[in-house]
Amino acid sequence: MQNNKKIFVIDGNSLLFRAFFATSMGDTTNIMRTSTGIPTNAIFAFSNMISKIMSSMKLGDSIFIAFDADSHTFRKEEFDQYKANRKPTDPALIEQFPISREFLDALSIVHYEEHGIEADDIAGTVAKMASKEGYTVEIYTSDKDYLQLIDDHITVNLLKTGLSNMEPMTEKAMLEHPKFGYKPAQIIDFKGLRGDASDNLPGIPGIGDKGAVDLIKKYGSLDAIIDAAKKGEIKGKLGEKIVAGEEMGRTCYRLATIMTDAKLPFTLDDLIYDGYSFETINEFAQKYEFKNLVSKLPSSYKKKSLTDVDIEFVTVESFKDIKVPEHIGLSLDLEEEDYNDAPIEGISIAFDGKAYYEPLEDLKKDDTLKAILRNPDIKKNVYDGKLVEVGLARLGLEIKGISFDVSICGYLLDSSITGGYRGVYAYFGMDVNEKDEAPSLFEVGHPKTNGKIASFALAIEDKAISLLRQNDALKLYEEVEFPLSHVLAKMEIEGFPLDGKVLSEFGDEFKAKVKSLEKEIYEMAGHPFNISSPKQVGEVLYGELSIGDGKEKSTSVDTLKYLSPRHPIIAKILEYRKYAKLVSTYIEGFLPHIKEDGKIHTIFNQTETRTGRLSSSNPNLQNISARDEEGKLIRKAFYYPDENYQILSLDYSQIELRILAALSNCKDYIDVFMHDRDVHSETAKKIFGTEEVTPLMRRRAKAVNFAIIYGSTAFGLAEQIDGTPGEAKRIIDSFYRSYPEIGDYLSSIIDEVERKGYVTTMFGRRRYLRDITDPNYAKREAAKRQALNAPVQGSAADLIKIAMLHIDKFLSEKGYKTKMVLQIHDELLFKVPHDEADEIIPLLSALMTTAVELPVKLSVEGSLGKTWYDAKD
DNA sequence: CTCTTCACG
DNA sequence: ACGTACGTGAAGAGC
Repeated sequence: MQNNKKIFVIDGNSLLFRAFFATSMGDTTNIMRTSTGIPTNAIFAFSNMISKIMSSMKLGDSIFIAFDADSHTFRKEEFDQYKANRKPTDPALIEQFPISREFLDALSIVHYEEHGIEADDIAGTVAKMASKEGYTVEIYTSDKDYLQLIDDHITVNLLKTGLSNMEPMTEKAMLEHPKFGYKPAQIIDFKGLRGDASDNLPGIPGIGDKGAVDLIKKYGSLDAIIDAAKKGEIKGKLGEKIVAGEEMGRTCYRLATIMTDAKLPFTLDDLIYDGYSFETINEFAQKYEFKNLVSKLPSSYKKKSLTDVDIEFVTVESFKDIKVPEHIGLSLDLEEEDYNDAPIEGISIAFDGKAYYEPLEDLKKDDTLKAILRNPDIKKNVYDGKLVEVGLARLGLEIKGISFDVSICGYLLDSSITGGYRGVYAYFGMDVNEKDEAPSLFEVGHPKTNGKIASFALAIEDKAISLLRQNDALKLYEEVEFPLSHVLAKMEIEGFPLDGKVLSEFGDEFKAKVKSLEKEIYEMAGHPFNISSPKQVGEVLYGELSIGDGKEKSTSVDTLKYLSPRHPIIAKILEYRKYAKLVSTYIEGFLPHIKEDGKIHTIFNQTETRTGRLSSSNPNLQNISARDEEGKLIRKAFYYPDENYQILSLDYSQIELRILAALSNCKDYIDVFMHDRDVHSETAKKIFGTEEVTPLMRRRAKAVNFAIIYGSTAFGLAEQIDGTPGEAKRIIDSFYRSYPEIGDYLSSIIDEVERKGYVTTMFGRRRYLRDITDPNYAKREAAKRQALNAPVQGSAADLIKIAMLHIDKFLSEKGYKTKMVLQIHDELLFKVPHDEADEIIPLLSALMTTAVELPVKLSVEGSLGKTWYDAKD
């Protein structure tokens, strides 16, 4: 009986042991673990083996995995020395046993174990059942006992060294094999004679590998050999040994015999594999922090998810005849990055398992849809509300009633999620597959992908909210981040003025500088080269001009400044770089971003940074030159052409150090701020033990204040202060003696991150630091520094966000014309009409200093000016 | 697409 | 003995 059915039968224990030892190499101190310390190395390798086996399967094939339940088996009953020599299993592996079952469950692969019998009895029974039914059977194990199962239908794939080396064994292969040379069933006779050291089976004492094989080849079976020995046909010592060892031989024979008639609670039909659910295996991968597990699995076995099959995609020209309920999912078909310039393709509205797509041209004319958008009573779940709001504003449309934002939820649950909407939805176990968006002449935009984004946003809300609640992040979501997205949208839409003409004039000046510096540099070098190429600069400096200490490679500012006394060309290169940077990034880079309204509309990325800060892009308005004199000039091009408006800058002074004071509750540090003292001078007094603070001392104290919030080592601080690590260490030690609570606080953070795998800001924002358990020392140390910094930087970010919300509310409720236009981490910029300036500056400052209640006083400095240059001291 | 550099807090 | 200050975005070079 032969059919085209195929089953893969796997000895789970065998693979798991192999997986564990191959990835620990006998040293279990540094194995792969999750951020909370659960060992996962064996699961990692095991999952690779399983997905490799799955890759060779076809739809309709079957798969089954057998495990040992425990060590109490019928073999142990019969022979109490059975496997008595086994070393106790490593605890790190034992911990992974249940996870391996969880993994298989997540993949919907049937596995089975039963008290009293072993994996090979279960596997043997299944294999023989399947063989009788005409299945082709592929067994995977490293245990040679399984060879006895081989028949016309059964192949045993023996795992060799490594993880993917296999040797497929058939009867023919065995007969031709140098080590075997006998038939599959005779492996039992062999084990009877020879025993099995790993199972603690002695066999017949005095018979070795070679002797056993010879006897089997001559007589065929253990029975026949014993008969022959008794009849005296086997001469001499060997014959005597066999007669004497008969009982042990027969015992070992029985013990090596695999059961093929175990009673199992399932049938072969139950083993047909019908695939896994993306959601379930993805959840497993998230839980145990496997980044690539899902992507390695053969996608042919991925079941359509509920959300996949349930969505019916419809393209419409109007919503006139469609009854839209009060709660919908909505998505604007618009490229995530660069949403100010990318073309808007259309819009999706999702409800009741349908995703309606309306292309841009229809959207523009559809008054029903516009009314839906404007209607605050129609609740809209979106992936990225700010994008939707700003994108629609480009069409002159308003949207109200955005009630839930997936991207922000994802960000608050784990700020390290990457990959845009696909990454966030994958985190939630939903697959937004772009590949099913077949390019078609008849289709406009991305009705399916965009429809999924909208549908999923609607479907995911309850789950996301409950996850936020579990992580204590719901308040941060509801009271800070979600409302902030609307405030940021308004700021983006408002924009910030930039005069392209003024900017170009600076550009011409800077370009002339670049040209003349280029000429001078070429002359000094004796030939032209690309000064913008670090590689070529290195060749000129360290090669041709032999500047440097022989092994210099870097051409960074720090290195070049240090080397500059050695050759005049270096200063010129630095100057060239400065002007080239200004031209390319701030002049040429900005001009294309000036819109018809004479303004720049940056994107405030709300879900980008690991710490909770915003970032700014297209263009980045958070890194406009401020320190360098010439660079600063660029700020003169930012101003309101309307004489009635000025730019106001309000910035928190020493916000992060004040946060550190509050977090650590350090009395003396808090006192410094309570009395409005200069924190760097006060720190200098303390650590240098003097009232007479020299500029050098203040500079060093400032460096150590920062070193503390960056988690710097003595070595790192030494670089900053141009001192020795010894000096730096004394300064750091002295700092902690002066402010002992800060030291205690920082140790508690390390403790926390090692215990929980994450750290938290004052307002409950988490940052996961999975590298904290990485076997690599440098990675662990980096994670510690990040752990020390994240609560400080992140709490400051929370704080200014709260201030922004208060300010936005205040400005709109009181009807001021003043507008908040930019945020630069510890600074807010405003467009202020002349007649509001005097009144509003103290009010806004007060809103900033009182945004939250802290044990430390906050201070805000303000400056007002026509241009951004003037609004900065 | 990654690396290096450099602008900001 | 490790390898060395946190967080970003943009541009150019060179593979």
